[in-house]
Amino acid sequence: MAVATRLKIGEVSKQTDVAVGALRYYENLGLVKSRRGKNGYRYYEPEAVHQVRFIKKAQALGFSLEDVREVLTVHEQGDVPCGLVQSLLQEKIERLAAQIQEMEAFKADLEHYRDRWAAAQPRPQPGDICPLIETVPLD
Amino acid sequence: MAVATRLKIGEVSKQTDVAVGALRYYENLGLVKSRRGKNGYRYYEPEAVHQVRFIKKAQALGFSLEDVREVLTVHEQGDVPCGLVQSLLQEKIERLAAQIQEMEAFKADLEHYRDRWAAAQPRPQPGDICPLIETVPLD
DNA sequence: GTTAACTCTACAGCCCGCTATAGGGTCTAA
DNA sequence: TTAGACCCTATAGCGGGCTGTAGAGTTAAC
Repeated sequence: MAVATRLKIGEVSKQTDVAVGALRYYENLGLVKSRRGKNGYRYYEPEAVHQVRFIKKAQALGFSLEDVREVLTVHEQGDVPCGLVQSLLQEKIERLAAQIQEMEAFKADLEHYRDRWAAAQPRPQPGDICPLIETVPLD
Repeated sequence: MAVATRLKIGEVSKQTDVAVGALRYYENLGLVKSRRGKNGYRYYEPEAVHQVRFIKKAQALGFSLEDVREVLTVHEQGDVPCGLVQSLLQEKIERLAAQIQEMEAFKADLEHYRDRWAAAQPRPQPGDICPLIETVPLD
């Protein structure tokens, strides 16, 4: 019989609302540890629930599992990973800002095509499939 | 000997700057047709170059290959696909606008966490990995 | 005639975070 | 004792648009 405080994977799953398969996946990536019983079952410390929730929170900030792995590695080495978290967060914000700018520019392009089409349909060239698209430049 | 005007796949590739493998992929999806010689080689009509460029232009407007397939199907049935193209384009624009809004909101959230952290670091709770992340709500 | 460049099919791999499946073993309550 | 709920590993599949590889046949230039 396992020590009362250790949790089987299904219990961790229920408490964190994370699928059993995902928990095994996290373990394969080295994110969450467990001890194995003689039956081969994973047994988790209660802290694992906290750790899994931490992963979900980090994901909610746009962190990849690889990001999380780095953060947890720093933590396991006894350091406070907040500096790393801050710089990762700043990176996410900057990349997000750049993506938004790109998407705005792209949206403006698309609106340009839409409106130009609405104003005056280009005359179809022989062999054209759709003149609206044919006017798009390549490269 | 093939008719002089028919092109082998490598020639289409050079003229369109689209990889040979991509051209074969398009054919598997039913986007571009070719006739087969007795040697099994694909031989393309010169129009195929135009058609492949059309695909690249549609992609430049954010169209998926599945979108393109629909458009080309309409074209092959002898209809002008511009109505479809317009409505797909309008869809893209609307989805893009919604995505941009979501990303703006998400960016604001991230900036909130960053700035709150910069102003006053939350006191670490015992067992915390990084208090900045721990304050993120789940659900 | 030889060799290099081209072509073919079929399949694996990429990215990422999982989910789903097959084929087993284990535990628990009635 | 037996059913059913749980657990295990290993592998495949998703989406999307390809790229890369192996192994084989064909063509074109010299």
